[in-house]
Amino acid sequence: MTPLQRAFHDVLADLGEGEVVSYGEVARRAGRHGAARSVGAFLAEHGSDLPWWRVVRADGSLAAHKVAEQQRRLRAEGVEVTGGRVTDAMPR
DNA sequence: TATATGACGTTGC
DNA sequence: AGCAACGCCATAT
Repeated sequence: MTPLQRAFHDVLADLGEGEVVSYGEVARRAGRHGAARSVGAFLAEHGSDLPWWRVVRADGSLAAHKVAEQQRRLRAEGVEVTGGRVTDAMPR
């Protein structure tokens, strides 16, 4: 585990129920402003044991892989999702 | 070192 | 609003 991965992990692990953030936001919270793509790369392997469904794109759209799955989980936490986008919680 | 790749972001059309 | 071009960061070859 590189310090960066540890950082990303911590940020993601701190996300609470119904708390939605963007990839860029995660990068910033981890002290790596602009490293949004890296967050995605990280989630690609260690995402299985983290609340990956609480991470969406900057415009609120869901990650283009398991859209249905992610939408299901978000709604289960009370997050409003319409047309593949989060509409109530405004990330950043 | 150099190049290619991708769960992204911003801007311009 | 939707899409294409770039730009960006970290990794894998």
